[in-house]
Amino acid sequence: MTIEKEYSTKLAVDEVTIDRRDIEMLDAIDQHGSMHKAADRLGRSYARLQNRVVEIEDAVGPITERKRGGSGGGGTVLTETANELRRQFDRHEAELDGVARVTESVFPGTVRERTGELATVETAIGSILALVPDDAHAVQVTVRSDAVVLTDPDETPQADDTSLRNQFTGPVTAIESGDAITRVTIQLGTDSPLQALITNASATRLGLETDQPITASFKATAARAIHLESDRRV
Amino acid sequence: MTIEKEYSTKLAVDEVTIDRRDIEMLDAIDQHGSMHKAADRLGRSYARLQNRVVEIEDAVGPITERKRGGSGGGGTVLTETANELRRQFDRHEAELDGVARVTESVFPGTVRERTGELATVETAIGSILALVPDDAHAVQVTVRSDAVVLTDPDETPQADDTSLRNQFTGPVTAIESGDAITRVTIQLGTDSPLQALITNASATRLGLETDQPITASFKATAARAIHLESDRRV
DNA sequence: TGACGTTGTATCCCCATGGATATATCGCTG
DNA sequence: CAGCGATATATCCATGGGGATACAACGTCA
Repeated sequence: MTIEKEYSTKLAVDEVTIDRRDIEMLDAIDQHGSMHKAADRLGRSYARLQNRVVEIEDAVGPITERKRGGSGGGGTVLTETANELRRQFDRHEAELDGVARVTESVFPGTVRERTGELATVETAIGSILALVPDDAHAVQVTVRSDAVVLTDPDETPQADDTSLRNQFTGPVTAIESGDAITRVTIQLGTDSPLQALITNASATRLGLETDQPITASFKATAARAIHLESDRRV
Repeated sequence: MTIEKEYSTKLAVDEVTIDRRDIEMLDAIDQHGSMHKAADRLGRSYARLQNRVVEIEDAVGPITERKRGGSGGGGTVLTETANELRRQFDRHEAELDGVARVTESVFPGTVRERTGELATVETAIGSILALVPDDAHAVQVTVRSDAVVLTDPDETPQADDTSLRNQFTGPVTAIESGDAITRVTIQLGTDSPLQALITNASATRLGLETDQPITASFKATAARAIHLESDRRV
């Protein structure tokens, strides 16, 4: 059973929520210069597509300049508002895509001291400072592998000097290199690997080798806990 | 017009995709011990709910032990598979939630050298090493504010010593403190602010003050570019 | 042995989404 | 001034998801 993380990107603007389909609609209008052609290419009905444009404009203001008559019968071009929507959507989707692609390291633990949304969580590898939901006690802390910074243990500044509040040292157990990115696995507890994504350049600069100790740091704001009690949502 | 980032969490397991509604169903079954009561509490029809359980089990294997007859007429309890699904969903949702909450800093630029999925992007604040999609030229680079590490400029190690490949120094222009987290805004170009989320403890340790210079670093794997050409999806 | 509260199905129907179709309307161009 | 290709809008209908309902089957317990 392989579980894949999925998501769907949305932007909520006042009353409407804009999804991928809307953005594809805008793209098609932009590319073909008319809603009619856009509907054709997308295999959608013109009527619904036109309705949707009006619906969105009611909420966010003009996203198109629509002309009828004239040479070629008229046409539709996007406004800057529409382009900003497209860019914002793309940025959001890129971030969500990052979440779905990146591996995460999981550490079960219990909440100790809490201040606001932050708390220290006692785990098998030691204390982790993380974002913890309210009234959570038994938790799992997840750390995104693209948020883990690796340094040479001999030259690592004290955690006090940076805003990297979590710092752990352990032996490298696996190194997988891709075109540009290397995935490094570090053994911290008896069975608690921490993964880090770094550039190949960083990997060679650090002179990574398996079994060699390395220091992994990550920010408290990049570590998130979920709580394990089952009846939290009901 | 305020735009809010939204998302919906899903797990794709072989043939089915499990969404929030399914997880809430599992929670309710777990809490009430029977599918009937769960359906009642959720305001759903028993028939559909039961169908959905079977549907999911066809794909992922047993997620419930369902008994009929016996004292109390029977009942349903979740399997460990179901609990693992719930935990995985929660972890995924926590990460997506992080994306939607966290502010991002945006830098327009053009792609220079590329190696695999990584490329250097020339921006108003200088070169940024980031994850860049294929065949992109004009791009926007986004940096999550929870991935930005702040250090004292005088004591900052050379970027070469760490896997923090992007490093910029500029004056602090805004400091907003919450219960546990402080949001710091740093001026880099003429109109390119970079935001960072750090713990209040880190903020006081760094002795942050407005107009005072600070060094902000972030990993290449935490910077993502989108491309600006409009007809990419069609 | 019957009562009871489950699980297990099958059928009907409501309703929202969205395509299909038809009909105006508009305004430049030949 | 008619033609054309676009926008604008209303109506009908196919489809699917899911609630409502009904009825069996099951197994412990009084």
